[in-house]
Amino acid sequence: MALFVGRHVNKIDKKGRVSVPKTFRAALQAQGSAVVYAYPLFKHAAIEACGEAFMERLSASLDDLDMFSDEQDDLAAVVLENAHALSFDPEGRVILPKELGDHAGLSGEAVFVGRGGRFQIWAPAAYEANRGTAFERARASGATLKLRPSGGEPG
Amino acid sequence: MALFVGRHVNKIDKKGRVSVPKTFRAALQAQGSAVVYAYPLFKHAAIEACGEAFMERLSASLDDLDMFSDEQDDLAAVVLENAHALSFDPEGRVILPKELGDHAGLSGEAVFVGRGGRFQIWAPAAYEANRGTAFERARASGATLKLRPSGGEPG
DNA sequence: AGTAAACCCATTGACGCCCACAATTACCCA
DNA sequence: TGGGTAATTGTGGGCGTCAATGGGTTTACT
Repeated sequence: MALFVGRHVNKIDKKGRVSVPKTFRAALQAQGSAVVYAYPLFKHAAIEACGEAFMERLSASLDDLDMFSDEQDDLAAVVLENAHALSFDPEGRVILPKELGDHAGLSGEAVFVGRGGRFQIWAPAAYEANRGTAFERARASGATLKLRPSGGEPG
Repeated sequence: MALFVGRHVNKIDKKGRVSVPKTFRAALQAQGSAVVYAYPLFKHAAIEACGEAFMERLSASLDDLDMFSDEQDDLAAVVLENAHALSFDPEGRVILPKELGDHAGLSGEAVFVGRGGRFQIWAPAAYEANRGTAFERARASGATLKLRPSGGEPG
């Protein structure tokens, strides 16, 4: 899968439009996704976004939980109810729904942060504050990561 | 499968008609479903709706339960007996059967809530009362979701 | 004939499309 | 290596189109 990497700061105009970085648009296109799905991160004041394939996988994973169960209900509520399928204008911009912008505290500028198979959108101040703590936590805990054998399918 | 995501508030006119959001109609059409199936949710004062494919899957799942068991009997009763196949008018509206509207306490406005493979219809007040708690519960419990391996076929 | 639902048309307001311009980068050639 | 130029990306604003809505009229069914 084409990956989202790097950071990009773009402006939000008064119509609520923001340009998605060209590299991210290219990655989405490589995934065969014409739209971008965006939903709030309940752990942070930030938005997460992905292509169709990832969102369908997310939906299918929710279907694996029992229908009518409380667990399924809550997770589906948080992710799917608050998700928006954003479409691009001819210039590669999307309109960020007010609800998502409010959740992330966005106004004026947005930071696009690559996260591999998906990416996040932060307000600059919130991003700086969180980046510092994440860096510190990783160092303090001596975080390690076991790499899966090469050739494996991302999962 | 084309997904239902997001929330949309539409008006119910005095004839009982309500516009199904364009994105949902598009998703139904992408699923090859010309009609929308609607049935009451016994857990909440709300209506659930889906396309033909999901309804057939639901029916098949009920058949997987033991025949003549109380569980099968009850679930099938609630879902299948009370389900309605709604058709669209040329403007993309449906007429909600009175029985379903009463169950959901609908009048004036309806909230369409995307749930991936299906969607729900709520009265605004009932939805507000229920939704805030889901977001908070997810954050408080540190809810996580195990993603199914990529490439898997939903179902 | 009465009731209800399906179809047609008109209105309006949001958003999607188009243009024009600015800023940065990449490229070319002396 | 440096400057100039061209192409690509991001930004801003005006306008047209279409989705949502409301009402009127015809059609079907009891």
